[in-house]
Amino acid sequence: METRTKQPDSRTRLLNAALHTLRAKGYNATRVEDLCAVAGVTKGSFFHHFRSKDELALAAIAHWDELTGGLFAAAAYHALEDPRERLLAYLDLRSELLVGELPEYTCLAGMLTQETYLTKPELTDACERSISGHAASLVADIEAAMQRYGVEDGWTAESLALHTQAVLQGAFILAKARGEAALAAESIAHLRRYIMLLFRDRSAD
Amino acid sequence: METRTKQPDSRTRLLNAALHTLRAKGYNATRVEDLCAVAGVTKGSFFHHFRSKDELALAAIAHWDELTGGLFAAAAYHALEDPRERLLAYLDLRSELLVGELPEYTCLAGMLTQETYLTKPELTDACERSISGHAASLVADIEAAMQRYGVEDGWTAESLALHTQAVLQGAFILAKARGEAALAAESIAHLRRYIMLLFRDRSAD
DNA sequence: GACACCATACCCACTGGTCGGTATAGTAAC
DNA sequence: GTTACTATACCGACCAGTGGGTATGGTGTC
Repeated sequence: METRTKQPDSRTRLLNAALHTLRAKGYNATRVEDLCAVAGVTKGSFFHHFRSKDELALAAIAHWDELTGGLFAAAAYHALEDPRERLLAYLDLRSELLVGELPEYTCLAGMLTQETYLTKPELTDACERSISGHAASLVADIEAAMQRYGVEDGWTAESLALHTQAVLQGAFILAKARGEAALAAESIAHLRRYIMLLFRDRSAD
Repeated sequence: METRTKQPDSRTRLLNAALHTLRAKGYNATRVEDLCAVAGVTKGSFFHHFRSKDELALAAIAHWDELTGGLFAAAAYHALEDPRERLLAYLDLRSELLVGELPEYTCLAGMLTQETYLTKPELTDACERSISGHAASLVADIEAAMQRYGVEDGWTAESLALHTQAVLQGAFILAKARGEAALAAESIAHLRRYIMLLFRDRSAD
C-alpha cells in the first residue's frame, strides 16, 4: 500500500516551509505562493489552513517555539552539576548548531522582530515572547552561578540572559552580512570568555 | 529677502527621509511615496534623483556612512592616552546615543542586511562594507590595548571589533522586541565589563 | 537687453504587473 | 451526505516605475 512516503500533513508542511523561507527572505519578501510551492500545496489549501499570511506567521512562531523549546529542554547539559558549566555548555551547543546553510540556523523571532517592528504589533509581540521566554530559561542557571561564584556586581541574571540573546542575534546579522558562519562562532566564543571571566574561582584572590 | 527657511535640497531630504523610514519600517514595507511624503516632494522628483528604489537604498547607505563616519571620527575620546580607555569611551558614546525614538538610534546597515540577504546582493554588500568598515576603525585601538595589557589569548583584534558590532546589532533587536532602549544599554554595559576584564592590570598576578 | 537654446528640477496622471485574498467546484473518507 | 481538504480561476488594491509635460535659470549671440 506504500503510504506515499509518509509526509507530514499540509499544515505542518506549510509551517516548515515558513520556518525556512521566512528566515531566508523575511516576511514581506516571502509570497504566499512561495510557501505553497515549497510545501507542495496550492493556495486554496493555504487559505483553508490559515486565515491570512499574518496568521500563518504567528503559527510559524508558535511552531518555532515548540521545536526549539524541545531541543533545548532535551539537551544533555542540564545534568551538569556546576551552573557555570551548564551555561558554557549551552553556548557550546549554540555554536554546534551553526551548521548548514545560513537560514537553517538563524533565529526566526529575531528576523521577524526587525521587520515587523512598528508595522505588525501582534507579530512583534509574539517574537518578543519567544525571545524573552528562551532567555528566561537561562535565568535560573545564571542566578545559581552568581551565588556559587559570589558575584555581586550591579547586574541582574535577567540582564545577562538577555545579553546572551543579543549576542546571538547580532552574530547572526554579522554572519549574514559576511556570509560566513565562522563569524557567529567567534562572537559566541567571546561571550563564552566573558562568562568564564565573570564566574571564576576567587580562591587565589 | 529671507531665503525660505533654508531647507536642504530635495535629494538630501529624500536621503534623510530614507534614513528614518527605512530604519523604522524596513526596505520592503517602505513605499517610495512614504519617502516622498516625508521629504515633501513628489514621486516625479524621486525618480528624477534616483533611478530606482534600490538605487536610493544604496545612496542612503552611503549617506549613512558619511554621517556616522564623521560622527565617530570627530569624537573626543581619540585623544585619550590609554587605548583601553578609548575603547571604553567608544562604548560609552554608543550608550549615550541611545536617545529619542528607537528608529533614530538603530543601525541602518544591520536592518537592511537582515532583510535583503539573499534577495538584494548589492544592498547586502553595501551593508557589509558599512559594518566592517566601522568595525575596522576599532582594530588599531584593540591591538594597542592587547599589546599594552599583555593579552595573548587566542583571539584577534578583528574578531573583538566585530563582536562589538554584533553586540550592538543584537542589542537593537532586543530593544525593538521589548520597545525599550534601556535593554540595549544593558547589553552595552555587559560588553564594557567584558573589555575591562580582558584588559586589566596584571600587576597583582 | 532681447532672443534662442538648453539643462536641471520638478509635477502628476497613468499603467502594468504583482499578490493577498475569495469564490466555487471537485475529491476522498467514513 | 457530510466533513475535511484540495484545486483553479478570479478579483481588487496596491505600488514601482513611466511619459509627457511645466518652471526656472544659465549661456551664448547679436
